[in-house]
Amino acid sequence: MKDADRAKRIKNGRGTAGSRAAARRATEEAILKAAETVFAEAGFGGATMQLIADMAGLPKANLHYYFETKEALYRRVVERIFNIWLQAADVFDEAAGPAEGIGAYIDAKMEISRRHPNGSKVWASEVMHGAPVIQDYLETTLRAWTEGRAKVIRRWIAEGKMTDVDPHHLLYMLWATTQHYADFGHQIETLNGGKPLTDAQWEAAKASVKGIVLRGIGVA
Amino acid sequence: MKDADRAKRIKNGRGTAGSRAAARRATEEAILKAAETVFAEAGFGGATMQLIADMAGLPKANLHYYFETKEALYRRVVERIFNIWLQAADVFDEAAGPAEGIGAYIDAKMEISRRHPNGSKVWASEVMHGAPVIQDYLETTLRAWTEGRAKVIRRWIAEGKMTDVDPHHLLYMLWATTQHYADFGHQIETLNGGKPLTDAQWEAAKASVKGIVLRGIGVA
DNA sequence: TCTTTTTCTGACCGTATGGTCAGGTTGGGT
DNA sequence: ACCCAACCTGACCATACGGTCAGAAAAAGA
Repeated sequence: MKDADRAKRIKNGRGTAGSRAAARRATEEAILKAAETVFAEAGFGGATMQLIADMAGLPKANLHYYFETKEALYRRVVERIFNIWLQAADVFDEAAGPAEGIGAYIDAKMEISRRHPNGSKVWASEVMHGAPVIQDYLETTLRAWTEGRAKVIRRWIAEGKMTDVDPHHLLYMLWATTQHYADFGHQIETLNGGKPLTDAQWEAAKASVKGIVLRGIGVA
Repeated sequence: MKDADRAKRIKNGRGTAGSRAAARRATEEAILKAAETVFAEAGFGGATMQLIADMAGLPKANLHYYFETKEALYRRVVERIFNIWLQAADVFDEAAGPAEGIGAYIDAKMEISRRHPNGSKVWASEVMHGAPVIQDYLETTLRAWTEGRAKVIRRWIAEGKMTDVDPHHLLYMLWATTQHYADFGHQIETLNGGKPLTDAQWEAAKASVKGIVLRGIGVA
């Protein structure tokens, strides 16, 4: 609702940007944000356009003005988190060695789990159901990305900079451990006495994951 | 369909067990198995009783004779995988130290990911959506189990048998990495050239996970 | 000011869903 | 042979869903 109001303010020329294009962007953003939440909480099948509309503060019919179908809206939500992850991987390439590269990658992915838990959940849900909507991404972008990173890891191993481990299984472990804090956040919260992790606890989580993984590959 | 046929054969007295109770068990089992598959593939919201009925080879109305509601059926499916996991944790307690205990626990959980991927997915889905159905399990059984295991880990640390790491974060890592092979099995399969992991690849996965984790806690 | 384009919305529609039920069938107990 | 409880099922129902549409409202352009 707050988001839709802000969009309306922008639209009415009383906001920071008065242009029509800016208003459209703002409304789309409000819808996407609401959709991310609803899809994460209810799954694709359990989510309803009505719920998304309510959360975005718009009539349902208006949703279909911005996004043709439920599936199209869903696809946009999934693409979003995927691109965020891809961007986070830049730290991997710029690193001189595994301690720095993998350490920074863990930090980056943990931070995403903290700030975009719903996006992570939507992605997990999509993959768990056989990736009916983004299978092409898996086969093209993700595969290429994975092979590229595996190559880097193999080079580090060849240079004696880390223990000889299977690069793919190492990557799976990085994805699994970092995304777990988003996807299973509710379980972690319950085991934490029903309270979300504090800042200090998030830092401890990061340190724990990095500690075990980096020692596990012989760079700490 | 095969399962329902077998149930019918049992019911007709031409199977291994002719008793009415056995027939009931067999039909329930067929329904639970079908439900696990459908819930895993479509999520709770996307799953339909009709689909489950078709897969179990029964008319839809018959499902409601065995399970009152969709939610009751779902709950049984979730309870199932949870109990399997609890049982797998026995190896943890019987161990003399972390190398043996945690190593065996990883093996056991990897084996479950391989044999019950659908159950794992249903559980993941349930937790991701805020555990609307099994929240009580999280707060009672799972919490007690976790605290018990954390205590064991702390003792091992105190005895100098492993590196000082936060027991909770270690457990989360174990859950995350092992369940990832079930929950994200489709992604792993895609990155494996579209083919499921072979026996040898599963062994390599187990060895990789164990290697990194055990080195990471200083017991290898 | 008048026209045109974009944005917005209440009311509506066909479909599919979870669940019900009356009545039929079967098989063990006596 | 008979009965009764357990088992099974086609047909049905109320509801809620994704999506459509005619037309109102608002903004941009002239």
